[in-house]
Amino acid sequence: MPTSRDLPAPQQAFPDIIHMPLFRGVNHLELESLLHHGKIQYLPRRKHLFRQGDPVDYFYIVCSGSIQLLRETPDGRSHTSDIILKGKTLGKTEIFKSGGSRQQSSAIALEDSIIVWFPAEWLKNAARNQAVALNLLMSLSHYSRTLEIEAVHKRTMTASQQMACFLLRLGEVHGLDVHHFELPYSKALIASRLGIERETFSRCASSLKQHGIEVQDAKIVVHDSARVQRYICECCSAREDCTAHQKLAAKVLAVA
Amino acid sequence: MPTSRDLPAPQQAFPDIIHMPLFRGVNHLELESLLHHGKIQYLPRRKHLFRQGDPVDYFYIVCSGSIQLLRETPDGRSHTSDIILKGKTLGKTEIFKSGGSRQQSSAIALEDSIIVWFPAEWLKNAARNQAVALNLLMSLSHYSRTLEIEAVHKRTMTASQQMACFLLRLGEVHGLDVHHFELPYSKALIASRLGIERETFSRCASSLKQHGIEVQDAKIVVHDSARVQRYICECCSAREDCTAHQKLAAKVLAVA
DNA sequence: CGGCGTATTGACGCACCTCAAGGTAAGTGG
DNA sequence: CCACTTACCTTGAGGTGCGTCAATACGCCG
Repeated sequence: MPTSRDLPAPQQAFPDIIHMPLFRGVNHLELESLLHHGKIQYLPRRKHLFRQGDPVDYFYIVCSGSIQLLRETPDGRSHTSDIILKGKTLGKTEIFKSGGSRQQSSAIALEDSIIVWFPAEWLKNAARNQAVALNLLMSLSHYSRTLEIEAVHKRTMTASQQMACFLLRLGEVHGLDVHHFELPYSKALIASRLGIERETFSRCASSLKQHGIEVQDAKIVVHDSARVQRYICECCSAREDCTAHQKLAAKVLAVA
Repeated sequence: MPTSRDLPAPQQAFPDIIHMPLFRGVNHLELESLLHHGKIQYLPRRKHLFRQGDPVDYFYIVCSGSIQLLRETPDGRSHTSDIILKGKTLGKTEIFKSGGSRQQSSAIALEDSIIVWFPAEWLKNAARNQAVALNLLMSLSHYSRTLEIEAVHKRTMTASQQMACFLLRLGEVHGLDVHHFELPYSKALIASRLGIERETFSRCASSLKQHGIEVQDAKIVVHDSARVQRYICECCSAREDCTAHQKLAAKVLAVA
């Protein structure tokens, strides 16, 4: 829990917070009073925001940095279920469950981050605001959609195809040159995010050369995105709007 | 689209409709006016309610019968992404997407069914009602949760374990004797719902005998549910609340 | 009877996992 | 400066779970 010391109100420390999708259409006065209940925390790299199994008492906004959602199994395996980029939120899904629930994964800072905490009850109250409720509905349905698409991709695409799909959109999501960029994460992290083993990741990386993507250390060069596109869509479930799907899928990296 | 003939209002034809979770907490007068916009359709077994790729213009309530959500890939494979039982709804997720969207799967009646249609706009208006919005939020977050759990299960459980998990909850969801019941669906349908091949289903069925479940034609006998439970949870991601997970997972069959 | 829908069983292949062995680069201590 | 560790990645050999293809069997109906 953040320190109880008197901290600046979130909207003073992070003026951007009022432009988040969650608050779109909310009038300024209401927004002021809503944001008043937030507490700010500085979370250094590698530190936990919460742990798998903790009770769900808070809703979080990632103001800067990024958070890894890591799910661990009793037998020691783990899987990165999501990477939450700055500007996105954490915990929407859990809070509207009836009855107390537990965190399904641990949240760990991938880099030094700043987080705003809100009590779970706050979000429920905020949802009484028509605009907020609508924004939440849009965000939740978008999230559901990305989960559905991810499931389809897992079922229909090979590891190489999933990786190509991921790489193709990664540059886009991070605002990089989509044809030539550096991986913003370690390969191990990406492998974990894709739900494959590091070794498989390595092997896929080299095999991707023949499909138009070159991976040299952390450098990615997309030689022919149309060809890569075709490779990905080979057995994709919705050839006609595969691009849209990938955009969505890539945003799983970045669900609002 | 249902015939434009003058049909009874949904709340007259299906008094139960007002007791759906979606309408919990909505006052009677508002409910009357909301339901007024619904159209009733009789949908015979094997008929399509809509097809994959159709524009999403309606929101549906399944008043009786059940609907299969079938997703097809261009290479001819298909997967049952969900089975919607009577009393549940269809299309919540799509309607709150910004911009027009397409159906992600086809909806086919598994048995003779009765469906109430609402225009997509109706749902957006209904969401202005605070109680409806809250119900939708709960339902969507529940749905997201089931998707997450399903993904975890796919990653961590073998086909046999998933099948055991499914069978263990199937009786429960359908209100049958959980130790001795008949499959309410064909084996091929269940295999498709689990995302495995029929042949694999067959093989798993026989292998389950050694774990405490006997499958004889359509008859299921659960000899020792505690043992089955242990078998399922072996590499489940949340041993301590695995039961809860399974309950949720089983409800994927039946998302409200 | 033949045709059809449904289920089972066997043989085989493939994609990915697993385990083990390097290999490179950055950081640490002497 | 070098030896050592640690983190991260790559490569190879072998195993396995499930998909794929093919054959067979059973019940049902026209």
